[in-house]
Amino acid sequence: MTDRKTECLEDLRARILTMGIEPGADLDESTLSETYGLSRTPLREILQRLAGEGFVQLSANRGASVSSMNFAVMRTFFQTAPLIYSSVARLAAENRTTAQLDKLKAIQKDFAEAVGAARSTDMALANHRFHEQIGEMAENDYLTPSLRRLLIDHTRMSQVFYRPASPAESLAVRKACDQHDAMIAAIEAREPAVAVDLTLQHWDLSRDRIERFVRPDPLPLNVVDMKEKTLAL
Amino acid sequence: MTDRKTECLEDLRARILTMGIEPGADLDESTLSETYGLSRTPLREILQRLAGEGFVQLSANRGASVSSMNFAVMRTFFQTAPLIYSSVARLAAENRTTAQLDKLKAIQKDFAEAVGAARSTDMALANHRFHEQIGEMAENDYLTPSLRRLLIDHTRMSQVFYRPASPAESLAVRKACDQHDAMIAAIEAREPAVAVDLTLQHWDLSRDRIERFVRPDPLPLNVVDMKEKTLAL
DNA sequence: CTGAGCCGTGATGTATACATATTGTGCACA
DNA sequence: TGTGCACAATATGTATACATCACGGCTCAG
Repeated sequence: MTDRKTECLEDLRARILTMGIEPGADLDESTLSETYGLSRTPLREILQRLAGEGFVQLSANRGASVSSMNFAVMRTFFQTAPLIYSSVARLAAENRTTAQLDKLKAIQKDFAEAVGAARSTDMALANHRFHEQIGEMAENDYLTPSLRRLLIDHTRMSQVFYRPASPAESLAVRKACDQHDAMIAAIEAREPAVAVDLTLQHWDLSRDRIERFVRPDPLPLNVVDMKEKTLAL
Repeated sequence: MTDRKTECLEDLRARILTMGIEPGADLDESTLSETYGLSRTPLREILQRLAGEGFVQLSANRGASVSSMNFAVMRTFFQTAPLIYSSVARLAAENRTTAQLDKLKAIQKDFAEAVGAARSTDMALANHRFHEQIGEMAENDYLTPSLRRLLIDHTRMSQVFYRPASPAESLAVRKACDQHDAMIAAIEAREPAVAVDLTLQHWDLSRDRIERFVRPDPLPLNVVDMKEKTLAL
């Protein structure tokens, strides 16, 4: 596989994960092949691969489009994520090798740096790699594909629901970063139960962030500061 | 997508599932393209797709080979299958539509016929479709990929460990067929708990069959009928 | 004015020729 | 005789030209 091809593959993955290309967007083969300096043949293979990984959907004679995210999908996501995440965490704590752990630590270092610099796309991508790496450490080829699909949508949702301005948000992100450290420790100590527990806490934090966005705190009913207008809800 | 292309795709899937092409076997692009009357370009896309589905593995500049089944894989399989199978069964019982249920019944009819006629490959393929269909009914795009991968290896293992001669085996197969009927009933009645329970029983039956094959009943220690030779183990 | 059907345009799907990488064979040399 | 290098053979990877399909606009009849 040529350099340009892997570059294209990884760039498309990154652009989809960071919502640079929106869910449902059509991907034009000719345009993409020109953009990345590839001919259509290898580019089509990349799209096939991305389809296999769940990044895009292919329909016959109608090309590729970025996997969409409707409400049904989100509902399924929230239903499934805790099960897979915790199972994978358990296995990772049981099966991890030192080399894998080192890689995880390196990724977490990147993540922490991105958090420190408040670079949101870097944060998202590093966070993605972090959880993908835990998937690697589980050494379970049957769970990995489900995990990967969950992570794709999780990363995309986090991007959508990320509000850099909010102080509560940056607090949550720092907390998530700390949780990563605790997870690393549990995996390193080979304590599956702890790893599972931390993973579920991590999940709850993320879910709360998203939920808070979808259903924000209601506007104050006490409208003492608003003299003229009544606040109709 | 042309007829020949889907035909090729489905035929390759079937041949891999029924062990017509053995795990680890190399797949030659030129040979296959001649066999199916396709040029290499669409055939390569088929291989990419099969790779995405977990039927084959691709390595750069070294082509495709049928996914192998070593001991590590089998261990992982036994570890993971009950979790995914039961989760999927629960969701299927909750979410199934009538149309999906009808299709499941049709597949089960095929399966019962294959069992009656003792046609082992038809049995294996119909059984595969049966469980794939339950996956469809779960309506959960995150669990489906894991389920599909499990089913590929499950079907292949069952083929390996199937002994048509054995009376115990044909008994087990008929029992499995009955369990399918019970599972259909539970799903139709929308009883997730029952569906999960039946699924776990079904799993136990299948696992016992495989285990019995790997670790068969020991030869009789009482060698009264063997006058001359001692039975050295 | 409306709707149905035809055709043009632009996309995807396929075939083939060519480039490049891997592997095995054979020959030279230690 | 064994080792290692070079080259040939064969496979995979890429580019391009051609075939086919979907969709939108246009025409024309009602």
